[in-house]
Amino acid sequence: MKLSQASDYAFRSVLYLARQGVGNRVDAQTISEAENVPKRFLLKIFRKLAQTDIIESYRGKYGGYALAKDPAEITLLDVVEAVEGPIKINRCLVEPEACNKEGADTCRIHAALYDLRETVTAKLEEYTFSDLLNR
Amino acid sequence: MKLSQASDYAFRSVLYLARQGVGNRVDAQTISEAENVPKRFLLKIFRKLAQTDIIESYRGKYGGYALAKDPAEITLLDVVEAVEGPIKINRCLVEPEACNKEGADTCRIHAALYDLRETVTAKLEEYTFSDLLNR
DNA sequence: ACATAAGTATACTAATCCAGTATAATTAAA
DNA sequence: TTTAATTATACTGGATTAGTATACTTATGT
Repeated sequence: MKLSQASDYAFRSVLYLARQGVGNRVDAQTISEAENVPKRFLLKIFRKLAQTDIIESYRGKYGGYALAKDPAEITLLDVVEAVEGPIKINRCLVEPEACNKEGADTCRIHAALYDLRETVTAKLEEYTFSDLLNR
Repeated sequence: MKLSQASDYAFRSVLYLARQGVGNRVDAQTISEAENVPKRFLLKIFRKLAQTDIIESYRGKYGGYALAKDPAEITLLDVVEAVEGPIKINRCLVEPEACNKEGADTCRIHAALYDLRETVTAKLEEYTFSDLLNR
């Protein structure tokens, strides 16, 4: 029951960009060194964040990355989902046929896990990067 | 971000034993068929549940497994932790040196993830197997 | 034009974890 | 002492995770 290392790197790197302010670009090399994230791996993570419009990427010389929107508009959930896809919790929440014989509707465990997923996503949505900035 | 298949099997199998009542033994073969869990895999899971005193095991002919205590005393968290160990959420919650350079104390992300872990464990503790029985 | 310094696309790989299986030993009841 | 159960230990195939490699594209400055 854990988040991936990529999510952790993403949190720290997005926070780094948030500290620079929206639109202020920094190259991957600099962020990689500052946050201690393998550069190649960071590039991979950043592409996902760019595809979901959390950050913007700039190619070519003096290229780099910048926050695409107000930190208050970006939550931990946005970043997790961009990097590792939707929160699943359990196979039976995604594939009803993986549930027990009685099926999802009558399975109390299913209901509890559904509740858990709601709780986790709500908690991750609770934190925006503007919250995380102020310290 | 998900629970293991083993946890899911464990939930269903413990619930099965809960339905039989405390101390009523059933063999792995029967539970395996009823809950559609590979028998060998179930035996492995049951050993962990027995080691943490959630269930009791009986060897030899007419052996099997039985719930070790009142279903109201067993939570989803107990079962998850027995099967897959403690809820980690993130490397930096376990190894402080995996956190960023400033360290855990000043890292707002760390604090948020700590909060998340608390929320997840609290939610899993909220459900006892006596709750799950009544339907 | 062209050199340079950035990201992009795609593929690969090593290590770890997950899910499940196999074998031999042990235990308890009849 | 046979039989039917669990236990201990080890193994295996597949998926996922974390990270690397190579070749390509794009943008800037000279």
